[in-house]
Amino acid sequence: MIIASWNVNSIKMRLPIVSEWLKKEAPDVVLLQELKCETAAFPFMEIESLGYHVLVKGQKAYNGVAILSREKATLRTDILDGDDSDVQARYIEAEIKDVIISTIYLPNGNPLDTEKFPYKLGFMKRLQQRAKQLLHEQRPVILGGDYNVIPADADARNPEEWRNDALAQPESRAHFRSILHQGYSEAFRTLHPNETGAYTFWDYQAGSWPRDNGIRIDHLLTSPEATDHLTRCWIDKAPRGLEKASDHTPIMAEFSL
DNA sequence: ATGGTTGTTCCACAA
Repeated sequence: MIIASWNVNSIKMRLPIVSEWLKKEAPDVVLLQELKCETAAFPFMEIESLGYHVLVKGQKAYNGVAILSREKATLRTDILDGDDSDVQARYIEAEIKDVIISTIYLPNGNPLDTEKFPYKLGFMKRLQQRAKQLLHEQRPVILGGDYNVIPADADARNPEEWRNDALAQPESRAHFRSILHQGYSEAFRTLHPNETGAYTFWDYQAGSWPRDNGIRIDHLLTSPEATDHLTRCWIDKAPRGLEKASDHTPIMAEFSL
């Protein structure tokens, strides 16, 4: 099973790139974030015609997540427990062939001195609790998405540029590690412990892509039962170099499942 | 230090 996660920054603007990429790479499962469209506006026909089943949680203008899968997925929930006041479309959890798979669009959290940063940390606390519950099922679990967390300075080309940013705050990193410490592994670092220069996001501004000024913020977290079957993990940089690219590029992993 | 970009929406906000 090959699974990919990609923040597409508007599925409407990215449909040509996403469609061509699905035809070429043909992953079994694709986790999408930042659809920026309501559920009814998702391009179901185009994606389904490429051989994918679709689960969507959309929202007007912002956020929005989806799970595409060659095998039909069973929806478990499209809400992250723990805050009834949270109406943002950032989470879908499903089952595909006895594997539990979630797509996550974790809040950015900037600016730091607004309510956005505590919202980010609260969301991470809720995700930690959900992740713990899923461990109890003792099944393969893959929690993938745009975590909006630079786990360590080695995951940024210019760490100093991110020192006052929500993506690199010690609290953000501590919450991320708390999820891992319950028993999850981060797929890319598990297989590439010392690799530097591996990024999944390059800002549109200031020539970040041509200068390779990137950060690694899209992650695939795996339960022990999934980690046992992890065979490959890689970043497909090609889509970031295309015309009308998203500012993120896909992170991918293969499992002997 | 500043300015630099993209997408959705409504004349700003989010990233």
